[in-house]
Amino acid sequence: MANNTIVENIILGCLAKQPMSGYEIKQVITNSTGLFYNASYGSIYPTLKKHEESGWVTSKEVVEKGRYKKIYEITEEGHREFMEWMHQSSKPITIKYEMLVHLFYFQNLTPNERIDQVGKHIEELKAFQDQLRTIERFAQELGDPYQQLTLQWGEDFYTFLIDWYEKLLTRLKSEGEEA
Amino acid sequence: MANNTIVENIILGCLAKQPMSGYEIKQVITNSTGLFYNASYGSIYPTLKKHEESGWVTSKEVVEKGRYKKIYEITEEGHREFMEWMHQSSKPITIKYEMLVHLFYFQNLTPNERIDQVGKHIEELKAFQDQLRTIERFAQELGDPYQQLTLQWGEDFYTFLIDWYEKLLTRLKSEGEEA
DNA sequence: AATGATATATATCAAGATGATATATGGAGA
DNA sequence: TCTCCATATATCATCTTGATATATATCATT
Repeated sequence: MANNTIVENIILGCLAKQPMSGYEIKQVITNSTGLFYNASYGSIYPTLKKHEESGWVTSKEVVEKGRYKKIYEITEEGHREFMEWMHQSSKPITIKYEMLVHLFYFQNLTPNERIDQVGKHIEELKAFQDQLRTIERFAQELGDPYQQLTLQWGEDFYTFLIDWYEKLLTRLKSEGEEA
Repeated sequence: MANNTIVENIILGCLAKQPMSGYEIKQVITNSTGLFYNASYGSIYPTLKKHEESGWVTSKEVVEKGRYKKIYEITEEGHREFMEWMHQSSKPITIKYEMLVHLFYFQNLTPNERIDQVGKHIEELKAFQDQLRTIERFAQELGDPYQQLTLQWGEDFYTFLIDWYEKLLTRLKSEGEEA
């Protein structure tokens, strides 16, 4: 009915590619849109139940390698719903970024504490960017150019962040020398 | 006790500058850290109650211009709590960005629909950046260099986004001409 | 062959956050 | 006078997260 949530549509998008289980959906999301839209089990499993009630997906229980599994498949109605969402305008960006809140109150720290926190943050950003590159190599096999593009966005975003903090670090250090 | 939430600490940070009401806290947050950490009334008012019970803030009811108002003030304990948080390492970034989820599934749209959506998104980003610049002029009067810096981050981030989508738009248009 | 660690798989729950709504007053302008 | 907007507090349904519970399979080590 057009006012469904984004996670509801990501799940439909996953199932549009191929049928899979809730567990697999979680993995796919984490390794694809996870950087700019993640979802937890606590939202995936209840959403799948709701989707089944709405008639947007169907499920069948299978046993694979002796292990129980519930495979979900998208219906035509579910696909229509997904495509309707694809044509809607998108909501504004929401960010939760604690380091910038720290930075906002940086006057409360000593010059050395500031340099320390920014230095550590740069290392964290670099470590995360390395992880992104690993995911990217994995995704290149999928062959979808737009999916590769969004992963590239992640890498570009982290490059922007690292550059930004490197410049700040240089400034903080030179201010320390002046004093 | 050190595992309090970020919003709890932003509120303490607001009150560390000067005593104010919940309504004013909401305004300050929206116009300062709002871009990278926002809070709603539904989290601010209950948090203020909790803070008072914890002894981190005190409140007094005043009447200003005939209108009832509850002014909160930070205590020494509250200030200690805030400073403890300032020395902690920060949590990773969380983003909710619907447009990139659309982009992830862009194969489902026609070339013209893609160009349309990216073009509209660039306009939205530019409009939002203009708003940021207005806030920035307002904040320059505060004089805190780190608070100005985080507002600058917002502008730089939106410049990064606009550049990124401008390049994409050029590519989408040239691909259309080839076909 | 036994042990322990990790991966697969589903499900639920407390705690927190959002967006909306309800309620009420003051001030500005038509 | 009426309407609209800003000020001001509060609550609530809904959604989301992060953690935990439960259970089985796989793999490496001893």
